[in-house]
Amino acid sequence: MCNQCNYENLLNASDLNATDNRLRVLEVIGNNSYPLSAADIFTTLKRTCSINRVTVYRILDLLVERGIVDRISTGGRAFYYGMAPNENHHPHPHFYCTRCGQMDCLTQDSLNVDTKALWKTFPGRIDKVEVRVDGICKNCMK
Amino acid sequence: MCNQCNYENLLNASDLNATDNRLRVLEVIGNNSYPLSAADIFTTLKRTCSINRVTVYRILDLLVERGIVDRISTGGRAFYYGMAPNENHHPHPHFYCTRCGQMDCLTQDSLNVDTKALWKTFPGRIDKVEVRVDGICKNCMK
DNA sequence: CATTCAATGCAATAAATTTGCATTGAGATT
DNA sequence: AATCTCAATGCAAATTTATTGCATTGAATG
Repeated sequence: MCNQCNYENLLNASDLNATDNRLRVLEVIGNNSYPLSAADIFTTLKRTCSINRVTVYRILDLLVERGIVDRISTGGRAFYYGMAPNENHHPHPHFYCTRCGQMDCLTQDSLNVDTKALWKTFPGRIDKVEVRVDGICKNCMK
Repeated sequence: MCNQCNYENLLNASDLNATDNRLRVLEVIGNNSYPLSAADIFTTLKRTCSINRVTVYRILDLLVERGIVDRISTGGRAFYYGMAPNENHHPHPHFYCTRCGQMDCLTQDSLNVDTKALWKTFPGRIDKVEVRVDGICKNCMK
C-alpha cells in the first residue's frame, strides 16, 4: 500500500495527461501490496466504473513504457504489474505461488543480489533485473 | 552445448521411455547454448522429422514436470526451455533482449544471488529461484 | 490373435494480449 | 459559434501461445 506516491505527479512527470482512467489504474496498482494481473486490475475497476478491458491494457503498456509501472513475469501465462522502483518503491524480488497464482513481494534483502559485476562487464544495455521465487505459498501448503 | 548429458539416461532415471521424439526434443534443448521457445524447438525438429506441435508441448510439459528441463519466463509472452540444473548444468541467470527476443545464459557468478536467508525463513515451499536480466543485447545496440 | 496402453496426431478450444477502426469530447482555430 | 484536431477510449476481430478432447497407432502382453 502506497500513501506516498502522488499518481498525478508521476503521470505529469512522464508527459502523460492524468486522465481518470490512468489515475484509476495507477491507484489500483499502487494501493495494492502485491502485483496484480491485467485481469485483476480490470475486474477491480469494473466494480466501480465503466472501463474497457483494452483501455486497461493500453494504459498498462503506457505506464510500463514510461517506467512508472513494472511488468513482472510469473511462472504462469499472464504478466503481473506493480509500481516500478522510485523513491518510495525499492526494487525487490517476488514470490509466485504456482498453485494459486498469488504473487507476493519479498523484502529487498531477503535475497541478496549483487549486480555490480554484471553492470561493469555486460556488453549490452541492462534495463532491469528480475528475481522471482517460485513455489507453493503458506496457504496452499495446508 | 552439452556433450556430457546422456539424454536416454536422464529420461530413464525419471521413469520415462526414451522415445525418439523425447530424445529429439531433449537433444535440441541440450545441444543449444541458450534456452529456446517451444516454437523454436518445433521449427527445428520440423526440419528433420515429422512431429506435431502438440507433441512438442506435451513432451516439454513432461520434461519440466520431471525436472529434466526448466521452463524459463521471459519478458515476453512465450516460455523458453533450457536444461534443468543437474551435475552438468548449474543454475544460472539469463539475459533477455527485449528487442529481438534472444535469450542468453549468464555465467553462474555474474550475478551473485544469496538465497540462504530466504530458505531458512520462508513459510512456504520454494521450488526455484529465477533471475533474469532484461535489456538490449549487443547486436541490437548497433 | 485379441487386448491394452503409452505415445502421438489432429482439430477445436482457451487464455491473454494486441490490432484496426470507429467514436467522443475538450481545447485550438477559424 | 461552427469547425477542426487529436488524444483517449470503446468495440469487434485477430493474433499468439498453449491446452484439451478424442481418434489412431503400434509395440508389448496375455
